Amino acid sequence: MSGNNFRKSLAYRPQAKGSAQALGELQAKIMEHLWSHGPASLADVHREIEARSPVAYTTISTELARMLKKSLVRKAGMNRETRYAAALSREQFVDRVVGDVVSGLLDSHGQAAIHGFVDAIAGDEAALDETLRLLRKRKREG
Amino acid sequence: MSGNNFRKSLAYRPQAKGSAQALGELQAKIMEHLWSHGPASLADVHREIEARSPVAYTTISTELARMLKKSLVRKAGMNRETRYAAALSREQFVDRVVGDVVSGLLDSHGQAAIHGFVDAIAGDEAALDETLRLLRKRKREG
DNA sequence: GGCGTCATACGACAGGGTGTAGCATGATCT
DNA sequence: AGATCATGCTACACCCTGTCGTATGACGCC
Repeated sequence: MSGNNFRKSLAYRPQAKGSAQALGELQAKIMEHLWSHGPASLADVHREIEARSPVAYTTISTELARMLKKSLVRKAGMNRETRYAAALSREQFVDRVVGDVVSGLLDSHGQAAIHGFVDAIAGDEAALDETLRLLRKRKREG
Repeated sequence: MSGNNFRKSLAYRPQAKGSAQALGELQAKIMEHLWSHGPASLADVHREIEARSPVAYTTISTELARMLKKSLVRKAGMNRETRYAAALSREQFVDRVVGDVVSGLLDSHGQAAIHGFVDAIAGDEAALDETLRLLRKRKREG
Protein backbone atom coordinates (compact mmCIF):
# COMPACT_ATOMS: atom_id res chain seq x y z
CA MET A 1 0.00 0.00 0.00
CA SER A 2 2.99 2.28 0.35
CA GLY A 3 1.03 4.48 2.73
CA ASN A 4 0.10 7.16 0.37
CA ASN A 5 -1.33 9.77 2.58
CA PHE A 6 0.93 11.87 0.50
CA ARG A 7 -1.56 13.78 -1.49
CA LYS A 8 -3.04 14.66 1.78
CA SER A 9 -0.38 17.04 2.89
CA LEU A 10 1.17 18.62 -0.08
CA ALA A 11 -1.33 21.28 0.12
CA TYR A 12 -0.60 24.76 -0.64
CA ARG A 13 -0.47 26.90 2.36
CA PRO A 14 -1.15 30.50 1.73
CA GLN A 15 -0.79 31.45 5.34
CA ALA A 16 2.86 30.82 5.00
CA LYS A 17 4.63 34.11 5.26
CA GLY A 18 5.85 35.29 1.93
CA SER A 19 4.64 33.57 -1.15
CA ALA A 20 2.55 30.51 -1.05
CA GLN A 21 4.38 27.27 -0.79
CA ALA A 22 3.78 23.66 -0.09
CA LEU A 23 4.80 22.53 3.36
CA GLY A 24 5.67 24.69 6.30
CA GLU A 25 8.87 26.67 6.40
CA LEU A 26 10.81 24.33 8.56
CA GLN A 27 9.80 21.35 6.52
CA ALA A 28 10.71 23.22 3.39
CA LYS A 29 14.14 23.97 4.78
CA ILE A 30 14.63 20.35 5.59
CA MET A 31 13.62 19.19 2.12
CA GLU A 32 15.80 21.87 0.65
CA HIS A 33 18.76 20.58 2.55
CA LEU A 34 18.03 17.01 1.63
CA TRP A 35 17.68 17.92 -2.01
CA SER A 36 20.85 19.87 -2.24
CA HIS A 37 23.08 17.82 0.01
CA GLY A 38 21.67 14.38 -0.44
CA PRO A 39 20.92 11.93 2.36
CA ALA A 40 21.93 13.20 5.74
CA SER A 41 21.79 12.26 9.36
CA LEU A 42 19.52 13.99 11.79
CA ALA A 43 22.54 15.69 13.26
CA ASP A 44 23.64 16.93 9.86
CA VAL A 45 20.28 18.44 9.12
CA HIS A 46 20.13 20.01 12.50
CA ARG A 47 23.57 21.55 12.26
CA GLU A 48 22.78 23.05 8.91
CA ILE A 49 19.49 24.58 9.91
CA GLU A 50 20.75 25.54 13.31
CA ALA A 51 23.47 27.54 11.64
CA ARG A 52 20.93 29.90 10.13
CA SER A 53 18.58 30.15 13.03
CA PRO A 54 18.65 28.41 16.39
CA VAL A 55 16.37 25.47 16.65
CA ALA A 56 16.38 22.54 18.99
CA TYR A 57 17.68 19.21 17.89
CA THR A 58 14.45 17.57 18.89
CA THR A 59 12.47 19.97 16.81
CA ILE A 60 14.17 18.66 13.72
CA SER A 61 13.73 15.17 15.03
CA THR A 62 10.02 15.68 15.44
CA GLU A 63 9.58 17.18 12.01
CA LEU A 64 11.57 14.45 10.40
CA ALA A 65 9.38 11.90 12.12
CA ARG A 66 6.27 13.63 10.83
CA MET A 67 7.67 13.88 7.37
CA LEU A 68 8.51 10.22 7.54
CA LYS A 69 4.94 9.43 8.40
CA LYS A 70 3.83 11.39 5.37
CA SER A 71 6.39 9.69 3.18
CA LEU A 72 8.08 12.94 2.39
CA VAL A 73 11.37 11.44 3.44
CA ARG A 74 12.73 7.96 3.80
CA LYS A 75 15.01 6.56 6.39
CA ALA A 76 17.85 4.16 5.82
CA GLY A 77 20.06 2.51 8.35
CA MET A 78 19.67 2.45 12.10
CA ASN A 79 21.29 4.17 14.99
CA ARG A 80 24.59 5.70 14.01
CA GLU A 81 24.05 4.94 10.36
CA THR A 82 20.64 6.47 9.99
CA ARG A 83 20.31 8.66 6.98
CA TYR A 84 17.29 10.61 5.89
CA ALA A 85 16.67 11.21 2.24
CA ALA A 86 13.97 12.97 0.29
CA ALA A 87 11.48 10.37 -0.83
CA LEU A 88 11.06 12.18 -4.11
CA SER A 89 13.41 14.26 -6.16
CA ARG A 90 12.66 17.92 -6.22
CA GLU A 91 11.27 17.45 -9.70
CA GLN A 92 8.96 14.65 -8.71
CA PHE A 93 7.88 16.51 -5.66
CA VAL A 94 7.07 19.67 -7.53
CA ASP A 95 5.33 17.63 -10.16
CA ARG A 96 3.06 16.14 -7.57
CA VAL A 97 2.29 19.35 -5.85
CA VAL A 98 1.62 21.15 -9.05
CA GLY A 99 -0.38 18.29 -10.45
CA ASP A 100 -2.52 18.28 -7.38
CA VAL A 101 -3.06 21.98 -7.38
CA VAL A 102 -3.65 22.26 -11.07
CA SER A 103 -6.13 19.45 -11.30
CA GLY A 104 -7.91 20.79 -8.27
CA LEU A 105 -8.25 24.19 -9.82
CA LEU A 106 -9.11 22.78 -13.20
CA ASP A 107 -11.79 20.69 -11.58
CA SER A 108 -13.46 23.42 -9.69
CA HIS A 109 -12.93 26.33 -12.02
CA GLY A 110 -12.13 25.02 -15.48
CA GLN A 111 -11.62 27.80 -17.98
CA ALA A 112 -11.01 30.38 -15.34
CA ALA A 113 -8.18 28.30 -13.97
CA ILE A 114 -6.52 28.13 -17.34
CA HIS A 115 -6.70 31.87 -17.70
CA GLY A 116 -5.18 32.14 -14.30
CA PHE A 117 -2.27 29.95 -15.25
CA VAL A 118 -1.63 31.88 -18.37
CA ASP A 119 -1.82 35.20 -16.60
CA ALA A 120 0.52 34.02 -13.93
CA ILE A 121 3.05 32.57 -16.28
CA ALA A 122 2.87 35.42 -18.72
CA GLY A 123 4.28 37.62 -16.02
CA ASP A 124 7.61 35.97 -16.59
CA GLU A 125 8.92 36.11 -20.10
CA ALA A 126 11.30 33.22 -19.72
CA ALA A 127 8.68 31.08 -18.08
CA LEU A 128 6.25 31.88 -20.84
CA ASP A 129 8.69 30.82 -23.52
CA GLU A 130 9.66 27.69 -21.73
CA THR A 131 6.07 26.72 -21.12
CA LEU A 132 5.21 27.35 -24.72
CA ARG A 133 8.12 25.27 -25.84
CA LEU A 134 7.20 22.37 -23.62
CA LEU A 135 3.55 22.49 -24.51
CA ARG A 136 4.34 22.43 -28.20
CA LYS A 137 6.60 19.50 -27.71
CA ARG A 138 3.85 17.72 -25.85
CA LYS A 139 1.46 18.50 -28.59
CA ARG A 140 3.74 17.10 -31.22
CA GLU A 141 4.45 13.99 -29.29
CA GLY A 142 0.83 13.46 -28.53
CA MET B 1 -5.28 50.11 3.66
CA SER B 2 -8.15 48.05 2.25
CA GLY B 3 -7.19 45.30 4.65
CA ASN B 4 -5.59 43.03 2.21
CA ASN B 5 -4.85 40.05 4.25
CA PHE B 6 -6.31 38.42 1.24
CA ARG B 7 -3.28 36.75 -0.11
CA LYS B 8 -2.92 35.37 3.28
CA SER B 9 -5.76 32.96 3.10
CA LEU B 10 -6.17 31.85 -0.44
CA ALA B 11 -3.80 29.11 0.25
CA TYR B 12 -4.17 25.79 -1.16
CA ARG B 13 -5.34 23.22 1.21
CA PRO B 14 -4.46 19.73 0.27
CA GLN B 15 -6.02 18.25 3.33
CA ALA B 16 -9.37 19.07 1.87
CA LYS B 17 -11.09 15.85 0.97
CA GLY B 18 -11.02 15.20 -2.70
CA SER B 19 -8.92 17.37 -4.89
CA ALA B 20 -7.00 20.30 -3.60
CA GLN B 21 -8.84 23.56 -3.50
CA ALA B 22 -8.52 26.98 -2.11
CA LEU B 23 -10.63 27.64 0.96
CA GLY B 24 -12.40 25.12 3.07
CA GLU B 25 -15.43 23.26 1.83
CA LEU B 26 -18.00 25.33 3.55
CA GLN B 27 -16.41 28.55 2.42
CA ALA B 28 -16.23 27.18 -1.07
CA LYS B 29 -19.91 26.36 -1.01
CA ILE B 30 -20.69 29.85 0.12
CA MET B 31 -18.61 31.44 -2.61
CA GLU B 32 -20.16 29.10 -5.10
CA HIS B 33 -23.59 30.21 -4.12
CA LEU B 34 -22.64 33.84 -4.19
CA TRP B 35 -21.10 33.47 -7.60
CA SER B 36 -24.00 31.67 -9.16
CA HIS B 37 -26.88 33.46 -7.50
CA GLY B 38 -25.43 36.87 -6.94
CA PRO B 39 -25.69 38.86 -3.72
CA ALA B 40 -27.73 37.15 -1.07
CA SER B 41 -28.79 37.56 2.49
CA LEU B 42 -27.40 35.40 5.23
CA ALA B 43 -30.73 33.61 5.38
CA ASP B 44 -30.64 32.93 1.66
CA VAL B 45 -27.21 31.42 1.83
CA HIS B 46 -28.17 29.38 4.81
CA ARG B 47 -31.32 28.01 3.22
CA GLU B 48 -29.43 26.98 0.14
CA ILE B 49 -26.65 25.21 1.91
CA GLU B 50 -28.94 23.79 4.53
CA ALA B 51 -30.92 22.17 1.75
CA ARG B 52 -27.98 19.99 0.82
CA SER B 53 -26.71 19.23 4.26
CA PRO B 54 -27.92 20.45 7.62
CA VAL B 55 -25.89 23.23 9.06
CA ALA B 56 -26.69 25.79 11.71
CA TYR B 57 -27.60 29.29 10.76
CA THR B 58 -24.90 30.63 12.99
CA THR B 59 -22.31 28.48 11.31
CA ILE B 60 -22.95 30.29 8.10
CA SER B 61 -22.99 33.53 9.99
CA THR B 62 -19.61 32.84 11.49
CA GLU B 63 -18.05 31.85 8.23
CA LEU B 64 -19.46 34.85 6.49
CA ALA B 65 -17.98 37.04 9.19
CA ARG B 66 -14.61 35.40 8.76
CA MET B 67 -14.78 35.71 5.04
CA LEU B 68 -15.70 39.33 5.46
CA LYS B 69 -12.61 39.87 7.54
CA LYS B 70 -10.55 38.32 4.82
CA SER B 71 -12.25 40.41 2.17
CA LEU B 72 -13.56 37.38 0.40
CA VAL B 73 -17.03 38.83 0.53
CA ARG B 74 -18.46 42.27 0.92
CA LYS B 75 -21.50 43.37 2.80
CA ALA B 76 -24.03 45.94 1.70
CA GLY B 77 -26.96 47.31 3.59
CA MET B 78 -27.81 46.80 7.21
CA ASN B 79 -30.26 44.74 9.14
CA ARG B 80 -33.03 43.52 6.95
CA GLU B 81 -31.37 44.75 3.82
CA THR B 82 -28.00 43.15 4.34
CA ARG B 83 -26.66 41.42 1.31
CA TYR B 84 -23.42 39.53 0.97
CA ALA B 85 -21.64 39.45 -2.31
CA ALA B 86 -18.44 37.88 -3.52
CA ALA B 87 -15.72 40.51 -3.37
CA LEU B 88 -14.23 39.17 -6.55
CA SER B 89 -15.74 37.49 -9.55
CA ARG B 90 -14.95 33.85 -9.90
CA GLU B 91 -12.48 34.75 -12.60
CA GLN B 92 -10.69 37.31 -10.50
CA PHE B 93 -10.66 35.00 -7.58
CA VAL B 94 -9.22 32.11 -9.50
CA ASP B 95 -6.73 34.45 -11.05
CA ARG B 96 -5.49 35.47 -7.65
CA VAL B 97 -5.31 32.04 -6.25
CA VAL B 98 -3.54 30.70 -9.27
CA GLY B 99 -1.25 33.66 -9.45
CA ASP B 100 -0.30 33.19 -5.87
CA VAL B 101 0.29 29.51 -6.20
CA VAL B 102 2.11 29.75 -9.47
CA SER B 103 4.44 32.50 -8.42
CA GLY B 104 5.11 30.70 -5.19
CA LEU B 105 6.05 27.55 -7.04
CA LEU B 106 7.97 29.42 -9.67
CA ASP B 107 9.87 31.20 -6.94
CA SER B 108 10.87 28.18 -5.02
CA HIS B 109 11.25 25.66 -7.78
CA GLY B 110 11.62 27.46 -11.10
CA GLN B 111 12.06 25.06 -13.98
CA ALA B 112 10.67 22.16 -12.08
CA ALA B 113 7.49 24.07 -11.49
CA ILE B 114 7.07 24.74 -15.17
CA HIS B 115 7.48 21.10 -15.98
CA GLY B 116 4.90 20.39 -13.38
CA PHE B 117 2.41 22.74 -14.96
CA VAL B 118 2.93 21.27 -18.34
CA ASP B 119 2.59 17.74 -17.09
CA ALA B 120 -0.55 18.58 -15.24
CA ILE B 121 -2.15 20.42 -18.11
CA ALA B 122 -1.08 17.94 -20.71
CA GLY B 123 -3.29 15.41 -19.02
CA ASP B 124 -6.26 17.23 -20.43
CA GLU B 125 -6.28 17.58 -24.17
CA ALA B 126 -8.70 20.47 -24.22
CA ALA B 127 -6.87 22.29 -21.49
CA LEU B 128 -3.62 21.82 -23.32
CA ASP B 129 -5.00 23.32 -26.51
CA GLU B 130 -6.62 26.19 -24.74
CA THR B 131 -3.49 26.97 -22.81
CA LEU B 132 -1.41 26.82 -25.93
CA ARG B 133 -3.81 29.13 -27.68
CA LEU B 134 -3.78 31.66 -24.89
CA LEU B 135 -0.04 31.59 -24.48
CA ARG B 136 0.49 32.19 -28.17
CA LYS B 137 -1.86 35.06 -28.07
CA ARG B 138 0.04 36.49 -25.14
CA LYS B 139 3.24 36.03 -26.98
CA ARG B 140 1.97 37.86 -30.01
CA GLU B 141 0.56 40.69 -28.01
CA GLY B 142 3.69 40.97 -25.97
C1' DG C 1 -47.61 45.88 20.66
C1' DG C 2 -46.25 41.03 20.81
C1' DC C 3 -44.22 37.33 17.56
C1' DG C 4 -41.45 35.70 14.25
C1' DT C 5 -37.62 36.47 11.23
C1' DC C 6 -33.09 38.28 10.54
C1' DA C 7 -28.54 40.14 11.33
C1' DT C 8 -24.79 40.15 14.47
C1' DA C 9 -21.72 39.87 18.18
C1' DC C 10 -19.25 36.85 21.35
C1' DG C 11 -17.80 32.92 22.93
C1' DA C 12 -16.61 28.00 22.81
C1' DC C 13 -14.75 23.70 21.44
C1' DA C 14 -12.83 20.41 18.15
C1' DG C 15 -9.61 18.78 14.75
C1' DG C 16 -5.59 19.02 11.64
C1' DG C 17 -1.06 20.73 10.38
C1' DT C 18 3.00 22.82 11.99
C1' DG C 19 6.65 24.81 15.11
C1' DT C 20 9.16 24.07 19.26
C1' DA C 21 11.05 21.60 22.82
C1' DG C 22 11.96 18.72 27.19
C1' DC C 23 12.76 14.10 28.97
C1' DA C 24 14.13 9.55 28.66
C1' DT C 25 16.17 5.49 26.68
C1' DG C 26 19.40 2.96 23.87
C1' DA C 27 23.14 2.53 20.96
C1' DT C 28 27.72 3.89 19.63
C1' DC C 29 32.12 6.15 19.38
C1' DT C 30 36.34 7.66 21.45
C1' DA D 1 33.03 6.28 31.33
C1' DG D 2 31.67 10.33 28.79
C1' DA D 3 30.19 12.43 24.67
C1' DT D 4 27.24 11.94 20.69
C1' DC D 5 23.36 10.52 18.25
C1' DA D 6 18.77 8.43 17.13
C1' DT D 7 14.23 7.99 18.75
C1' DG D 8 10.01 7.73 21.16
C1' DC D 9 6.65 10.31 23.96
C1' DT D 10 4.59 14.06 25.60
C1' DA D 11 3.20 18.70 25.69
C1' DC D 12 2.30 23.36 24.41
C1' DA D 13 1.10 26.90 21.18
C1' DC D 14 -0.85 28.99 17.09
C1' DC D 15 -3.68 29.27 12.98
C1' DC D 16 -7.58 28.07 10.00
C1' DT D 17 -11.85 25.97 9.60
C1' DG D 18 -16.19 23.86 10.97
C1' DT D 19 -19.93 23.98 14.22
C1' DC D 20 -22.98 25.90 17.45
C1' DG D 21 -25.35 28.26 21.44
C1' DT D 22 -26.68 32.43 23.53
C1' DA D 23 -27.71 36.72 23.49
C1' DT D 24 -29.16 41.37 21.57
C1' DG D 25 -31.09 44.49 18.31
C1' DA D 26 -34.01 45.63 14.24
C1' DC D 27 -37.99 45.02 11.54
C1' DG D 28 -42.21 43.66 9.58
C1' DC D 29 -46.80 41.81 10.20
C1' DC D 30 -51.19 40.43 12.33
